[in-house]
This record gives sequence, structure tokens and C-alpha cells, in this order.
Amino acid sequence: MDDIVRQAVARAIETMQGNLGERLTIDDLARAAMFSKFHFTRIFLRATGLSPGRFLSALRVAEAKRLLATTATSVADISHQVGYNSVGTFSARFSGSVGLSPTGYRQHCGLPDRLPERTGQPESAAGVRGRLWFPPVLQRGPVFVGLFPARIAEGAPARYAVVPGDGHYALTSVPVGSWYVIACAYGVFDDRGPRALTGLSGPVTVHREVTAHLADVRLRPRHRFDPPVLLALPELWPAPARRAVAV
DNA sequence: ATGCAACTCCGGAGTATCAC
DNA sequence: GTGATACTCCGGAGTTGCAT
Repeated sequence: MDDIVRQAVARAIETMQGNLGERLTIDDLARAAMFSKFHFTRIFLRATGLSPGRFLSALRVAEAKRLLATTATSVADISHQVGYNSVGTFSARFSGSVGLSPTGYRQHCGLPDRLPERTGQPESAAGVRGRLWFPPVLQRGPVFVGLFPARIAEGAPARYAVVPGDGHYALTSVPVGSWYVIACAYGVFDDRGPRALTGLSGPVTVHREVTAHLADVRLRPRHRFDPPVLLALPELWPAPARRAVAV
């Protein structure tokens, strides 16, 4: 990815973040990035793993999560603040992405006890396992590892596990299909304090007749081109560090 | 790198239902 | 009664594949 493309994508993301409550179109974003809308969509997808529309939706849901967790604003007001004109649409999109309804998210402080796993796909005897590579840190914490159909932690994972930060994970009885392995860790500290790490591997294509799939994941600090984690994740960090890290 | 056409799917609007 | 959620339908914005 060259600098011009990097800057264009960064400009588009800044435009999204600064105008979450406005009605933004691909044309607006393409203009901000100084590309045609067709070409812009392609370079954006290559840079972030998501189309501009889906990235913008993800930013809106992430902002709604923040407002629900940190303010007493009503769900209706929050839906308007993040750019939805219909509370019904907002509630449905939020529930689909986060795994909890807006009020459920607020009640649980964004920390569900257990996540529902994706149903509907045929099960297999296959497992997906691998090694988790950490950057140099002072203290490792638990890591969420989940299987998702796209390069964003959204909706019910096909399978997931929360593993200690000792470097390995294993997921069993994985449904047949093509899955991205997404890992997130928040209880990780380096000399500057708590850090949010993320990692992605795949897609891993799970067949019925193959029983073991290997997918190592390299964890790294979150980058501004990474789509936000929308799924409400189980407890991943010790209480004192809670909310100290931007998710 | 860019444009076009066809198709997909997201969001708006309306309504019903439920919980408090 | 009020607010939140669930559901359906439809139009159009956005995505994708192909051509240049």
C-alpha cells in the first residue's frame, strides 16, 4: 500500500469519525479521499478488510456502545446521535452486531457472561488451533479468539474461546465453512500501560473430512485502519484496567 | 486507475408486541 | 402511557465483476 492510498484511506476514516451523525455517502468519502467512488471502494476494502459502508456502520455501532456505557442518554437519542433516523433499525443493527440489545448492553456494562455461537451451518469434527504470537510486553492477559465469517468481530462467532496468554488456542467442533480467526487482548501491559492488541488469520476453510486446521495469529497493537470490535466480549481484563483501553 | 452495469443488501418507515 | 425491541417491505445506495 503506497502513501497516497494510505493517506486517502486515513482521510476517509477521519471524515467518517468526524461526521458519524451525518448522512455520508460513498461519493462524499471518495471526494474526501480524492478518488472515484469505484476505485475508492476497492482501495478502502484492500486497506481495511471492510467496504466503506460497513466500516462506517461499524464506527457508528462502536460509538453507540461508548455512549451506552458512559452516559444515561436514551437509546432513541443515541440512535440519532450516531446517524440512524429509525430507532427500530438501530436496535436491530446493534443487536445483530454486538450480540446484546442496546439496553441489554447497558445493563451488562458490555460484559456478557457467555456468548451465543453461530448456528445454522453443518457441524464438523474439525478443530482449529494455533499459536498466539505476542509483541514484547511486560504482562500478558487473557485472549479472546473467535471464528467469524468476515474480517470484523461482529455477530455470533462460529466458535470462540478465552484462553490465558500462554500462547496457544484450540477450537473444537468447528462448523463447515470459511472463517477468519480474530484474536483480541486488552489485559496486556507494556512500559506505557495497558494496551489493546488484535490479530487476524485466515480465512481458514473447514471441510468435513479434514480434522485439524492450523492458524497461528500474530497479535499487534490496534491500528487506525482496523475496524472496531463490535461484539460484546466476555471479561478480558482485570477490574482496575477496565475501560482504560479504547476498544 | 477508472468507468459501467447488474446485482446485493442496508436502512427507513410503519406496525405489533412486550416490559415496566 | 412510554420506551424498547422485533419484524416486514421497499427503494436506493453501495458493491462487485468485467471492460477499457
